[in-house]
Amino acid sequence: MAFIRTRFAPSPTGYLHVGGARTALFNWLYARHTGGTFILRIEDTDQVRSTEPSVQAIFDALRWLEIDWDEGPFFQSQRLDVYNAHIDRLVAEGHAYHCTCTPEQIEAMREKARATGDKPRYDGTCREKGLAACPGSVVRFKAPSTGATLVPDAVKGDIVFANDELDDFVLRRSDGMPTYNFAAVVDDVTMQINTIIRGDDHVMNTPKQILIYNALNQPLPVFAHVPMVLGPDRTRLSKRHGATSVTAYRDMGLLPDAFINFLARLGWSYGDQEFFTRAELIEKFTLDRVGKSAGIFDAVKLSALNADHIKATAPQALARHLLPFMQAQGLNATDDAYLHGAIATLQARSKTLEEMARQAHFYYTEPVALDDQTAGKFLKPEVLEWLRALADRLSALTSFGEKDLETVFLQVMETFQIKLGKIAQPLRVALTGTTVSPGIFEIMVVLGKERVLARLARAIEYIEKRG
RNA sequence: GGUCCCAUCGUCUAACGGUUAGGACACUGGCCUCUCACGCCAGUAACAGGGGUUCGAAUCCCCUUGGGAUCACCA
Repeated sequence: MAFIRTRFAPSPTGYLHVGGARTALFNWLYARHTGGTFILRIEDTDQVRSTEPSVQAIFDALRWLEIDWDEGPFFQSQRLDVYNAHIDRLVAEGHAYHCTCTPEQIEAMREKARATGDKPRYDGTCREKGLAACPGSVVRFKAPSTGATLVPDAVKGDIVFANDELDDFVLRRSDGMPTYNFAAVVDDVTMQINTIIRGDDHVMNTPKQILIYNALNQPLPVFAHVPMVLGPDRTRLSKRHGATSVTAYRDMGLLPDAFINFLARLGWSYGDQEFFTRAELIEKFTLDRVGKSAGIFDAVKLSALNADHIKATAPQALARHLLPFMQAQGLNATDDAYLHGAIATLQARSKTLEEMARQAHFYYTEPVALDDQTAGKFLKPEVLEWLRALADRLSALTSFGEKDLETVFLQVMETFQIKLGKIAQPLRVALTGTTVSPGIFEIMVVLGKERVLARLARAIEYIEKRG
């Protein structure tokens, strides 16, 4: 297989969920790894459940994940003529037939089968009638009732299905729309998809699809069924497990690279390595390292990985992702050196971008809020002369680097015979209005001389007023 | 219920017949320290059970048990 062609084919019946995102990711990574082509196809043959907002939500999520596609998006609803041409061919060649049995008749067959303990299946009433298409008729596939169908799977190995498990399933519904199994095969054939990576909830569909490939006289693609993503209760991940929409994680302040790193490691591994950049993922992703067993989605681990990515990303690159959160919190920041400096002090202490934005407030709040709750506790008369001395010496500084600041502090500490711990908290409150922040030297460097002196002056004033 | 898949610490996983069964998250101690974090060090914790095969099984085979998926004119 010289040239890999993969695809992601979601149905637009809701937001892109975690499981779908991982399927998209694996297909994308594999295509990028092999220098192949990744195609996006929207499976909207279910007229009732498919919606335009869902289509947009999927695009939106993929865009955030930075998963781009080379061809498409193709919409199945716009390819009816392609499916019909293949239907005609299958009927003409005797692989399929028109069926006029009504849903009621089908249900009766199932009831009867259940009563006798047989498998509920279509009994083949119209199979040999040679009926023509007519309003309300469906097209069924002439499935073999003997023998077995082998599903070669790149992750699970060979899986064998007895053909008598299958019945003459529907290819085209009475409303003229193709069914999933048929449309998917026709699309994969015509789009020359040669590697199908999808959730293993699709393995039961695969023998049917292989039968269609055979009837169409087409070579089989490589199938790779990746294990499911489960919720903490070990059932398939769904809405009731909390956030399952991909964009919800974006809105929580996750980095897309952290999210795909996490998704990749759920079901795929590369020795002991846990942290992967996007480029590393592309470089190292192969199908033979995909695991066989289902995995539980662990939000705590995702959060830890996000923290690692935040630490490992350059402030300049982080800014773009952080800005929306700052704006949402009413902070008027711009992508400049000041912001980058602030980010650098916050990286080690933020698990999410949302959290980072919250911690960045003091950098952008002028004047800093001095509430009596905290300010009253630390900005007391006894620190007054220390702060004054600090302000004096700092104002004399011509360069405001960490080394310069340290020198000033040592002098003040020496003068008053105090330890850094004594003055650090009052100073922190003066500069940030809170008792928790990055190191005082680093924030002073970022704030710069002017802001520092202004905030100090204000704290001194606060103490004087309060007495 | 039929069919199919899966099975290593609580969780994600490494191991491709021979290891004191490794790493990460979480948790618990300690160190560092101007607060909070980060970081560093240490610790608790797993081969589902039973039969085989083999000089030797977490690794191969079978059974049991457990979990999951799927049984549509949904995808």
